[in-house]
Amino acid sequence: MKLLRNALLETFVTVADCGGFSEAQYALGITQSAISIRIRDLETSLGYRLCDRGRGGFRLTERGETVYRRARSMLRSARDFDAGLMELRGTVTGDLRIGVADAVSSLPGLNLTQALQRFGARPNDVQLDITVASPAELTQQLITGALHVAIAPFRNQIADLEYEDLCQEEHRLYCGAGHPLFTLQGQEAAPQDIAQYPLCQRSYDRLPLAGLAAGEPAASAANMEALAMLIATGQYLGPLPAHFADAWVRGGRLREVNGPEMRWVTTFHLATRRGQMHRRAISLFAEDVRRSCQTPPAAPGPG
Amino acid sequence: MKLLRNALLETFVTVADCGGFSEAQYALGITQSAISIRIRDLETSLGYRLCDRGRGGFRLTERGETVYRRARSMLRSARDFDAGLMELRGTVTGDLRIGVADAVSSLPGLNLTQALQRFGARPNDVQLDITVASPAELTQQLITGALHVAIAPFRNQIADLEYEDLCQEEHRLYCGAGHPLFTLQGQEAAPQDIAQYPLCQRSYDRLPLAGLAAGEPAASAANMEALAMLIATGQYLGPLPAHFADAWVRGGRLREVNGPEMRWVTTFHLATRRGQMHRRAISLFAEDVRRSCQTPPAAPGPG
DNA sequence: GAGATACATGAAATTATTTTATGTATGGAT
DNA sequence: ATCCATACATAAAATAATTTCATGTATCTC
Repeated sequence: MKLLRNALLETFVTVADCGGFSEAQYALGITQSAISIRIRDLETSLGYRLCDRGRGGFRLTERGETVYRRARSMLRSARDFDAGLMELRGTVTGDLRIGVADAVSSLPGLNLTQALQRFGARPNDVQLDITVASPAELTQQLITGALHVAIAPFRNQIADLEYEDLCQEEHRLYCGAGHPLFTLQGQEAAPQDIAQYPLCQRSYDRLPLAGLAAGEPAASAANMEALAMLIATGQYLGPLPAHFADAWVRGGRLREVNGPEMRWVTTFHLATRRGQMHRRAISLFAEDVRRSCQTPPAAPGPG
Repeated sequence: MKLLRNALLETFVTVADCGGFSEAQYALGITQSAISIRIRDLETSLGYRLCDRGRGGFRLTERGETVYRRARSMLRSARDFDAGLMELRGTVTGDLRIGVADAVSSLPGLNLTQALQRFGARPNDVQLDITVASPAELTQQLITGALHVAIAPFRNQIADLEYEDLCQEEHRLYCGAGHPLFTLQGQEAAPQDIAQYPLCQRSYDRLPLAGLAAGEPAASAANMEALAMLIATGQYLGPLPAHFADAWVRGGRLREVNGPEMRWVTTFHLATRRGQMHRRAISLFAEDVRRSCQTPPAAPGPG
């Protein structure tokens, strides 16, 4: 259903996404002629050109870029608006845009797969859309409405969003095969010993590594798997979530450094925009996440 | 121009505003038949009834109320969206919804009339809409987008809004004819004397009346003129902006109590929603307000 | 220069919306 | 109870808006 439909804007956004009229006709399900006319009409009523096109290629004009961004956002609002009205009927519809942090799938204490199964098992007609991004990006997208919910360790919480604690994630310090500390069988390295080796960290969301050099890490990676690979080179020490590193440790590619002395805990949150909960799909999903989430024991036992 | 038009929603909102189909046909410029069909189509696609109608009278259903509120807000966003796209053309259009506090027109140090004149003198095609409300209400309306700018003394500032100091307003303590303190010719009353008389205040935006009883005022009024009337009864002491009370004092209906000892200053702000300034009309108006505003001397001289 | 691509355009066809004309139901007056 | 006026619903006709079809123009590639 489309209440706040606007053929012209939707056409323009699709054309921009498709990079041309001819390609967009399949996405829109209308002929290229119709697209040509719609874009012409839109440009006429706006009074300026939105894109340069022709055999020479397709390109948005500067204003076209602006209109594209705003129109995208407006159409998203319109879809959410429609979904909200449909939900008054009792049915749960619309799309639900979920953002999660890296490597959330193996997080113990939060079974996201189960949460998604539960949500899917409800009588609903919701189109799910899941993306992975850094906490900062997730925050940004929640604010603009590009996302409805996000699950990540939100270190900086902002007033516009609403946060709910979900579970803890334990980070430990690891080294890779070839690292001087890799061969220490069962022994522990002295903290001051550890401090002299180069560190790698995630480029966003740096842990406050108490006891280690607080300076710039020697290397960083935007992605958990990428970070693990860095550590696995044997050139760096680096923190990883225990649940994530486990597979690597079992594979003999990583080894924990110093055991219980070098462990940190971060909290995962479920974040939504304030007042956004009036979309039923959102609060239902939040409920499913909550149910698939058991707070781990306060004192983490040995892996 | 209407890009994000939706005949159905607009029809529904207008019908609700008009309280019936027959009346709405004049507002919408279409026949009652067309309205009937549009509302039926809207209800059909939503799957629920929006209003009860007929000879028995017109009434929104419960869901209708919800849809009405949301649709109003959505249509407002759509209008602002359109205005934003039009402004990319260079012209300044759309509507500009301004909210001001009570009695802002006589505020010295801020010539709002002049600001409006300046704005009107610019080449633009903007539809102005000015409302008067309490700071709390203005804040609420800025957040929802019902207002674009507001001018008032905002004592509680919130993160979502952006505030800019405009000017000071001096408040003094007054009594009315018939009040025991009214006849004190040139003399001052002792502060502890003053404290025993009942006070009246504005129901919102209470001044911190240093030196006076901080308890509940004996009377309150939501409006400046109403407050002045309360004081003029001779039954209460009360604070008023000096610029506002002047006319009453000259008319012999009010008299200042205690002169320089009983004066308070509040700051007027111009508030907008963060990131809202990309509507050109808004920033132009803000500029006009700024230019029509001279900060008064730090130490206020005698009236 | 031929062929292909990418979009524009006029006329016809189709689809959507509105009006006209009339119907139904209800409250109030007699 | 009957009649009238009000308020909305509906079918059919009229009008308007949109889309397709068929074809045209320009440009890029070879």
